[in-house]
Order: sequence, then structure tokens, then C-alpha cells
Amino acid sequence: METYNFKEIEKKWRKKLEEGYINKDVKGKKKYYCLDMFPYPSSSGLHVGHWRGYVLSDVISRYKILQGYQVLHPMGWDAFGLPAENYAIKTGVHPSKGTKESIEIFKRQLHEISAVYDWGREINTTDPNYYKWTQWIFVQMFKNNLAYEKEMPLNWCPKCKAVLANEEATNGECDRCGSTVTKKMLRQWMLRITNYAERLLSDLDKLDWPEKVKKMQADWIGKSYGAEVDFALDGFEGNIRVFTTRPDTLYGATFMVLAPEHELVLQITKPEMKTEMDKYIFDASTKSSVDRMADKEKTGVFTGSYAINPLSGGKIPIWVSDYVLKDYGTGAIMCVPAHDGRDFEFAKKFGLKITQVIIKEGEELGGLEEAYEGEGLMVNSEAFNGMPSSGAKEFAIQYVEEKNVGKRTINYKLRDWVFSRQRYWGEPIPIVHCEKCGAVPVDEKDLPVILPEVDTYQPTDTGESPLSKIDSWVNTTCPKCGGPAKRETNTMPQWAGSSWYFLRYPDPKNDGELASKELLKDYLPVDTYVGGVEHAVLHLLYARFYTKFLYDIKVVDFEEPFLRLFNQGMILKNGVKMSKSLGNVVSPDGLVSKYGCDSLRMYELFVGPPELDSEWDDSGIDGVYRFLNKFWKLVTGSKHIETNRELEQVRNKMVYEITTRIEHLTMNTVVSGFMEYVNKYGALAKKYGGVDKISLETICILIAPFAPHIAEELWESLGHSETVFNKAWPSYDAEKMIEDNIELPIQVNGRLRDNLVIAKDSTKEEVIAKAKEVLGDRLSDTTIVKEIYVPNRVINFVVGK
RNA sequence: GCUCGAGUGGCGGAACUGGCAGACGCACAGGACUUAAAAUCCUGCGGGGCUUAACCCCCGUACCGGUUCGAUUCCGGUCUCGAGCACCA
Repeated sequence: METYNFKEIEKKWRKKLEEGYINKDVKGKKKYYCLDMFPYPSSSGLHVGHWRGYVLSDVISRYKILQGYQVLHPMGWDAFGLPAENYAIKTGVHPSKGTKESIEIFKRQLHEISAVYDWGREINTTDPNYYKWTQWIFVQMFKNNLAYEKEMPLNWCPKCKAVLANEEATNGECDRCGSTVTKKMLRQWMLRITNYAERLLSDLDKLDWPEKVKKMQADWIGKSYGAEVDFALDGFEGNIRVFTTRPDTLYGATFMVLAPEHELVLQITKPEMKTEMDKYIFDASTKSSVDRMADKEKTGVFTGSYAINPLSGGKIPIWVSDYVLKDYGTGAIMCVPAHDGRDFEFAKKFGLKITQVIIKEGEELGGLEEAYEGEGLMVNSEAFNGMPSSGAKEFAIQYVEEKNVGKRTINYKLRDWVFSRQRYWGEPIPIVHCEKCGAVPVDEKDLPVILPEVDTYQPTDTGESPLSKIDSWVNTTCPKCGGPAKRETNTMPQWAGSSWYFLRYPDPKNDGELASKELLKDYLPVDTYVGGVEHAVLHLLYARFYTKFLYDIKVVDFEEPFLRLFNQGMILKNGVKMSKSLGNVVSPDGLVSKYGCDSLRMYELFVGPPELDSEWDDSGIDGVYRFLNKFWKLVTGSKHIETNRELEQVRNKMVYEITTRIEHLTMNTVVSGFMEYVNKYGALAKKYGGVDKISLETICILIAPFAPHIAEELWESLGHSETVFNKAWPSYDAEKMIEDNIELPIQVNGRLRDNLVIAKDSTKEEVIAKAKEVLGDRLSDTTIVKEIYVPNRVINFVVGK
């Protein structure tokens, strides 16, 4: 038997697809927005791991088309970024050229997928018509006091010569090149994402996202509550304010620690400690964050000064140590060594006093081997004594407020977003610096500020962008006073363009606004967003922040951009992620030419649960290819017969199972479901000498989102002149899918002993009686203690000896 | 260190709310067709025991224990692997 000619079929239907034969834009039709995370186009092209997400989102899109939606399924390019710039530094070729070439490669490979992308809506973040609006949003943020300049010590990658956001310097290493990150003081543009901390946190509840991602965002935002408490200085004016989540342990605070960068340190350090302190502060400032964390042993220097515990009145020493962070809380802490592991370690090392204020139920005071961080009864705490510690926190907050030494406070780990980069290949920040007027935004009518050509792309080692060397571009006039002024030479991070791109697809060519209100209303928010989990806190948090801001200034009328998020797992080869550098990349090109697009699409889904990582094995695709051949033979080779009860049951059940599995996005089981049903219909065709035509048509519709080419061809062969995608998704009748006879397992003491075939609506009595009959003398030596019958599930006899 | 996930045949995996463990596929083995091979079709495929054989019995979802008539599924503990966060007061 010959195999089906996928080459010819796929060529035919891909041509029609590219002519836009389905999913035409129809006014008034209900909309569905299914979005892929747009890729950074790299010259190495796509591998089978990329396909996975793109196939998944295309299956969802085509499924929704069959359900009667007008589906927005666009594609575009997140094309600013370092690789293109680094390539330019090496070769002198303008990044836009390399980017263009990479896009061509990506586009050609994406066409191989036969996804229903609407290429008429293609966007590119490096297109001035696009980044005009990236800049426009920045200007709005500036006007709304969300963008500001700040001189600050920043993560500095000595190799990339670039400032990195905390998010890009994980574990003290540069995300791009892996170099150890150091600190450098520089003027930076910042975005006040912290203003949105509470909303970014609480709105997570509204989202149909993986719990894991929501939790990662919640942890990243890092909300905690407690009190800010003032400790008066002994012998100086003023006081030290600390933040604590454990005000209940205030009486146990026996010393304080300031971050080395704390502004009071120099003022309160006694002359005799000064030399040592200066050295410690200097060391801390030059230490990379990685070293600072790697030091397991606590270090620190005593200032020689004391503060007064506001509740106990005790005089407590003030130390400086780098385990206290300048940019969390107030940069100073009260230390309760008895009930905090870090404080305990510090106190032990430097011989500081340890006062226990919580005692574990049933235990005695004294001789702590380690900090006790659990619950218990308050002791040594005057006003709190005898209270359970669980309730003491609230009491303590009220108490310090009454005593006027502190107040209730909420803190977040989230920091403001370092938004400027000292790089070339990014959107210029549309600001002009005027000696008279300060930082002035470029007039909206003068946007975009076009990224000019430069001679060399190398960042300057002062930390300034290469743009700073183009005098003719830098020197301009102030939009406010008309006097001489200089352009901002920093550019935006790659995240800028990707934080709002999903808003542009509905209206990608609009020159008068970011997108028309009407089209935004039609399509947004995104119904399903498909992409890798690596963007759990960066891109997805920024995009939510942008959306909330645009909601506040009434550009959009929704607060959350992505209703449902799906993170596809990675495709692994030899247990690790595919990458060019590891040389384990499997290209889809060869597989497409050997087995066809439909086979590869289905195999991508068949490899495993879509949300988990899966190992790639070429040999598995044979099974899917064989299946499609079987399917071809079934439809083209079966005689069409009258439908009957069994065929009707099988068809209804098939529609039910495939539909529910698609709804749950368990696509691997959808594919195995198709295999099962094609096998089953093969057997039925043998049994009845043919199959009813409606069953064959139904499989064609069901499989169309997965293997569109073969589905269309077979649909046509069944005598249809219109595309299968004009057909409605089939419905099922729950009544009709139940078989007349059901097979029930019979258990004795929970062990399977036999099976019983019985009419589906039999009563308990009938079932039990029949089951006893089937078991026969296997029950003879026993007494039945209990008879359990779960309708349509199981029969179980509990017997004694 | 903290916080989540996940451990099922030779392999990828299935089992919707506690109800026949191993669907579907890969690989492998045997058979049919064929001069032959490929392709295709059929059969078998967790381990052990018993049997001429069908049958039948026992064990088995990382490990130990619990709840239940019944546990891959729920609870407690242990181990292993993976991911995220990481001195956040």
C-alpha cells in the first residue's frame, strides 16, 4: 500500500493558507486573541523546541476558528537587544542589517509550521513607527511622575560594559555573558513600578495562570507587614528607624545593625573605630554582590555608639554589617538574636547579649543552642508577658503606635525598575536635558526620536552610550525654552518594546495613536498567551505594570493583559536544553521534508504533557507518520455505509473525549485519542464492511487543528468544496455515547476477581445477584460482610473467612 | 537555607472528582505477505510462581507507615531529581 503524498498535499494547502483562505477578518464576529511570546530573531534559526509552543498556540487558534471565532494570531519580532549589537561591535555591520537577515530566516522557518499567523499584522520593535509608541509611553510615564533620574550604585557588568537590572544580574552574574557583576555609580532612569506593587500582587488572583508563575511573581513582589520603630540614639540627636516584621520580639532587641551605606554610619562612628570602619565600608562597596552573599561567616564593625530600646529602655550597641541591605526596609535593623538565625550567628561571633522573649511551650528558659523562630509564650517582655506569641504581633504594633515610637508598615521586596542602558541598539529615551529647565520630554509631535547611525557601537568605558559621541545628534534645543540643550543618550532596555507589543497587533499601522480604542476593545485582553516559563517574573511583570499604567491614563480599559497563560515545557536533548553552543540542536527542516508538517506538528504535541519538559527522540515521529497513513487509508479506503447504533456511540464519545482534552490543553492525550479512534474505526470498518460518512467527516474536523493539510485534503475527497474550517466544531450527545452494556470489574476484598457485562441501567440488586452468579463457588467458603456497588464503576464484596 | 514541582515497564507516557495500573506510541521478539528486502498486516511484550495448556495465584506506581471495602490518586515521614528565590529583618 502506498503512503499518502504529504509533499503535494501540504504544498497545495499551504499555498491557500498564505493567500489567507481562512480566518478572514469579518466585522461583528466574536473575537479570540491567541498570542505567542514574540521571538528575538537570531541567526541560528528555529529548532524543534521552538516549534512546540508555536504548534500549541496554532492548535488553539484553529480550534477557536472552528468554534466560530475570528482569531487574532499574530507574530512579530522583539528585535532590539545585545546579540545584534555585539555582532555589530565585532563586524561594524549595522545591527538592523543582521536583524533583518535573522528575521528572514525565522520567517521562512515559521512558514513551515503552517500556522494561521496574520502576517499583515507583523510588528518589529526596532521599526521607528513602532518605537514611536514605546517612546510615547515613556513620555506619559515621565509626565505622570513614574519616570525619574537617580544617581545610584548599579550592577555593572565589566565585560558587557553595561548596567544591569537586578533581574538581569541573578546570583551576581551577568545574564548575558556570565561575568561577575560589580557596582558602579551612575545616573539612571528609573520607573516607579513600586507604586504598583500592591495592585500587581492583588490582581494575580484574577488570572488563569499557572499557580507556580503567580507564586513566583508574588515572591518577587515580596510583601511583608510589621512596624517601623524608632530607636533613640544615646548621646546624639535623632534616632534610627528600623523595619521589623516581629515587633512582638522588641524586648529581645539587644543590638542594632546598620547597612554599611547607611547615612548615619559616619556620624555615629567613634573616632577610635574610624579607621576600621572606613576600611569595612570600602570593602563592602567594592565587593560584588556575589561575594557579599558567598561569605557565610558574618562580618561587622562596632560603631562605638549606643541606641535606646524604646520599650525596655536598655542601652544597646550599634554595629555595621553587610548582611543588612541598604535598599530594603530602612537599611537598619533591630537585632533579636534569640529569635533570628542571622542575628544569633552575629551575636555569637561578637559576644553580644542574647535575651530570650519567647519560650516554647513546656520548655525552660536559658541556654539557647540556636535561634528559636517558632511560636510560644512571651517572657521578659513587660507589657507582653504571658501572651501567646501568635497574637503578640498585632498587640505590639498597636502598643508602639500608642507609645508613639513606631507605626504599622508594609514593605515590598520589589524595587524600582532601572530603565536605562548605556547601549546603542535600543530605543533612545526621549528626553532633552536643558540647563535651565532640567529634564524635558521631547514633544509628542516630534516622536519618534530616531536612533541615529554611529561609527562604532562599542560602549564607552565611562559607562555612557555610544550615542554620546555623536555631537550633532546630542546637541539640540530645549522643547520648553528653546535654549541649547543635550539629548539623553541612554537607551531603553529590551523589555520596553515587549511590555506593550500585544496592544499593537490589533492596529499595527496606526500613526495617530498606539492603537484605536475600538480595535483594542474588540480584541484585548489576550485570551490565551503561550510562552516559556523563563519570563515568569520579568516580561510578564513588566507587561502587567505597563497595562495598569495605560489603564490609569485611560488608554486601555482593562487592567490585566493576559487572561490565561500557558507555559510550554522545554524540549530537551540528552537531558539538557537545546542550544547551538552545546551542539544538540535538532532542526525541524529535515523532519518536515521526510515526514511532512502534519506529522511533525502532531509529534511535537505527542512527546509529552505540554507543560513539562520533554526529551526529544526522532524515532517517535515514525509512529505519528504511520498513524497519518492509517488515517488516510481509513478515509479514502472505506466504503460509506448507513450509520448504526454502535457507530453513533463511538462518534459521540470521540467528540466528547477530544473536545474535553483540548479544553484541558492535554494535547499529548488528544493525539493518542486520535490514534485510538482511527484504530477503532478500522476495526468497525472490518466488522460492518464500511463506516458511516459522518464519522469520517467528524474525524476530519476534529483533527483539522492538529494536522490541517491532510484534514483539508480528505475533507475535499469526501466531496466538500469549502474548507473544513468553515464547518462548525462538532457537538456530542451525552445520551448517545453510552453503550447499552457496560463492563464492571468484580472485586473481592478490593482485589479484581472477574468482570461482569450487564445492561447499563441495572439495579443494584440485579448487579449484585449477577456478580454472585459469575463468582460462583469462589464465594462458597466465605461469608459476605458487605456488598459495595458503585454504579458504573465497581462491585466489591467484603468477605470474612 | 527557604518555597514549589516531579518520581509509574527497556523508553516517552496514560489513568477526568479514591474504583479493572501500564491506554497510545517507540523499541524489541515471533509470524503472514515477498525470490529477497523495505513497506504493510497479525501476535506477544512489568516481575515471579503454578500448569501440557487455557486458566489460576502472588508481588508491583521511589521508600516506610496511616486512613479506606478499595490508594498511582488522600494524610504523615524519608530518599532522589528538577525549578525558583536566596542574609528581604
